[in-house]
Amino acid sequence: MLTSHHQDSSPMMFHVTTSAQLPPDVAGEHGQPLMGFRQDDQGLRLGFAAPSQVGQMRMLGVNSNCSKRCEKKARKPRYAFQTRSAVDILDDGYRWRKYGQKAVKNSTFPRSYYRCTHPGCHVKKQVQRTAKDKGVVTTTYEGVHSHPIQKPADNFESMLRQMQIYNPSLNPTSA
DNA sequence: CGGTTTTGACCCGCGC
DNA sequence: GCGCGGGTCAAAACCG
Repeated sequence: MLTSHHQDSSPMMFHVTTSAQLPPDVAGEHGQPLMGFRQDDQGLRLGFAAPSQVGQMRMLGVNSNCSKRCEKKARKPRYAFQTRSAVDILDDGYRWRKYGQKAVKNSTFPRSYYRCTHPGCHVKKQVQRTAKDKGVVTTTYEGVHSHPIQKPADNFESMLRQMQIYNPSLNPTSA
């Protein structure tokens, strides 16, 4: 699914070759994005991860959560990934309202449930800290946002542009 | 005062 | 049918 193009001090870039929608961006503890995705005007999906996250982050995969009858149901995509962070709630640019917390079995840490507060957008996410390594947070997104990010992410976009410059070989429009 | 978090109750699917 | 595990509701508390 992922084709990495990691260079030493620049953020890792990877191609995202999936027909599914992409999860939202994830920002770090100090505002800098840890990882994110964007789709250029030609439809190619690009992802990136901050250098500090390289080796720490791994995509856990994409599944359609098609456990049972789902032939006519609008199946919601689910995305899971792990990041190493001291805080549970990574600011990914969206507004989330916590609506539940549950202790799950075989895990010392509870799982938190969040819903996107944007009207009409019913994206949910679960956040759970890994039992053995409390530095790793597993975030699972369910659904696709039907609206742009509300948080001012001005330097975020500029950083994305910079990363394209750092990795000119990744820019398909240059060909 | 409005939005968010907290937290126990409630609900539901599943396996026994 | 019942208990368990997991997801959600909702009322109260909390907070800027």
